[in-house]
Amino acid sequence: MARCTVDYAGRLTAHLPEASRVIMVKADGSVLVHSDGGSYKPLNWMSPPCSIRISVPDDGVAEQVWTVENKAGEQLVVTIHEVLHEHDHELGIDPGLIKDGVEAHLQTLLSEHLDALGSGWRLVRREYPTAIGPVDLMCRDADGRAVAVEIKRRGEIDGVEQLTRYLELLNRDPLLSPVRGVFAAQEIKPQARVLAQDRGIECVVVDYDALRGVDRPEARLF
Amino acid sequence: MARCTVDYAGRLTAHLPEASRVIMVKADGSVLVHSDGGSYKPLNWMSPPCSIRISVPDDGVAEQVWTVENKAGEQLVVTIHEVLHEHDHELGIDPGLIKDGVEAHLQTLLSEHLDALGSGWRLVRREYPTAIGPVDLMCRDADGRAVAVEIKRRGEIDGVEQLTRYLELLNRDPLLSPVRGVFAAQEIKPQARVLAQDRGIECVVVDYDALRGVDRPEARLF
DNA sequence: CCGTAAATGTCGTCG
DNA sequence: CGACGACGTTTACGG
Repeated sequence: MARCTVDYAGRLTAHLPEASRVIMVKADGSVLVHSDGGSYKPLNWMSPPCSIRISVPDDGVAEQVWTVENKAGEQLVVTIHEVLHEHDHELGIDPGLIKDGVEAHLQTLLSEHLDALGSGWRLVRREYPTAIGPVDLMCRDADGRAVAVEIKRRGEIDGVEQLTRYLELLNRDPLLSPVRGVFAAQEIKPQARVLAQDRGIECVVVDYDALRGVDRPEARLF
Repeated sequence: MARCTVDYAGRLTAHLPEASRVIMVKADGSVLVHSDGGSYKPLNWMSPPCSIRISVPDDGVAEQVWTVENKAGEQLVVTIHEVLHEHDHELGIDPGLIKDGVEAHLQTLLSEHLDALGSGWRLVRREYPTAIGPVDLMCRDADGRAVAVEIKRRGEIDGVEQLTRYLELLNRDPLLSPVRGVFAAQEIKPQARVLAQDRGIECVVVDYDALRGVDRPEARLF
């Protein structure tokens, strides 16, 4: 913790006037400058890998000046006027975060339970490739018609735009056309629903917990 | 700093096994759990405003259990097994970051050097208003045809979408139609280029430093 | 290493 | 409060 001023020069230029802040230096040399509020984003920072050079100015205007630089040539200069508290500790490598409930899980679950989307569907493939990116699920419905499925955790307007682009491209393929579009999400915003409807795209709200419950019926008891 | 396990339940579920980490509690109640590496993003966190409840379990498996909850009902549970270091300090409010962005400059620079886009162009106006938002630059080309220019630092697919929406609207105006579309950026992603071409939008890669150099020729000497 | 999409995105602005 | 766009986005994943 220190009274400091900070200057960044890189993708943009940014300056922090003198104030008391937390300065965190990680084992990989990355530096974070935090204020006593706001969310998790530091006021200023330098991403690893980077090197730190510490100098003591002659003129006595600062205790220390840290110059942090990364390979891209971006620079973070921390001018430390007064150290309020200092502590060093090696923490070692972290076992890392285990996540559950992200879009990838939803895609896996849906690919295993296509009946949540429609009855009699067959999976063609996940991450079906197109020139402008992969379609989450490509299926054939009970009538053998191609269906492109876009999956989101939260269904918003840009997800509908994304699916629209895929459909436009896919419908140019005479082997696929006409392709149905299905927008599947745990929650679909009204605006996204309106846009989807306008473009002939079906919306399906997916119950993640229920789908997961199909896999492990005992999980639904609680 | 503490040996801890962390569990988050909210927009998703996430778990951190026992390890030594930095736990930062800010004045607004927000909590950040950092490892000794990676970039500025914490392994786990809770955004303000939120409340912290501290309990001491009877069974002695942990020194303390912090339950952090925000208004949305998201929960972060930090189980502290051993405190390695602790320090409190009020930092006060921060005067805040002063930014000098590149992207705002790009628009200014381009409006002053339309020749970087095409020869013989005339600026109609910057931030040309439409019902769905302002077009960055509206111009007339050498043939007197209207040109809508969308400027981005990094040209990605949603920038093309944005310009497409503008063009669709502008082309309904008989005084303007037909309107050319130009997508200008320091860097244009291949996918964005494909989509732009598909929609008849021209792509122009802008050299920011060169444009700036035109303003201050002396800057190019170094 | 590059390209693309997701993110507990976060953070501003504007209606 | 919600929608929308920008971000020094960062991060993960697949070719």
